[in-house]
Amino acid sequence: MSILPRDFYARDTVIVAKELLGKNLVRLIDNKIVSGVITETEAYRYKDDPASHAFVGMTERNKAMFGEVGRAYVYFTYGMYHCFNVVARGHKFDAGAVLIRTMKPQKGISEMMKNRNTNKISNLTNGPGKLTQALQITKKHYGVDLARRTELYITNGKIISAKIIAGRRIGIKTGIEKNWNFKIEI
DNA sequence: AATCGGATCGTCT
DNA sequence: GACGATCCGATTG
Repeated sequence: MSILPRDFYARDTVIVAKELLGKNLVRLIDNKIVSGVITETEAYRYKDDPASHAFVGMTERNKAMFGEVGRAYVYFTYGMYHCFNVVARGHKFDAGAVLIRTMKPQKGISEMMKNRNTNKISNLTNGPGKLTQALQITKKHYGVDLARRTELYITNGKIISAKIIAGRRIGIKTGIEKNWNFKIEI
């Protein structure tokens, strides 16, 4: 499997969000591969998107969204969970990221079960907080380069011919008219 | 099946 | 000082 090149992320955030569906998210934990196929994403852009963390301008938390594309933007929320995003934007915007909400587990399932404290595969990575828990993604991965083969990266999946379902983004109060939540059923 | 409240703390005003 | 780009278990219908 080849790693997605930086160019992949240097396009409009909404396009990248759609195209990340079906790709493999790979995490190395103690030299063991833990991975899955991305099945749901959300695009968060910049000045045209009041729901985006970047909307208010650059802060200590969101500065990764303004940084190099192809890197991780991880933030802590609700006092207990982390959310994992990939920085992506086209030339029209100075900030943007794609939230990875869900994936279908492939490798390292027992490791994920341990991290999530459940043996139900369907409950391992079916939500943004669950996914980071299963993959042990925390703020220490803030800014990690996903376009290089390190402990967290994204590769081309098999060609998946699945219909992309667009809908409203979850858990936000503004910008709800934008259908920037994308998923596939595989 | 749908709804509700509690957990818990970093981040921003 | 208030509030989440959430999850879970309990309760209700």
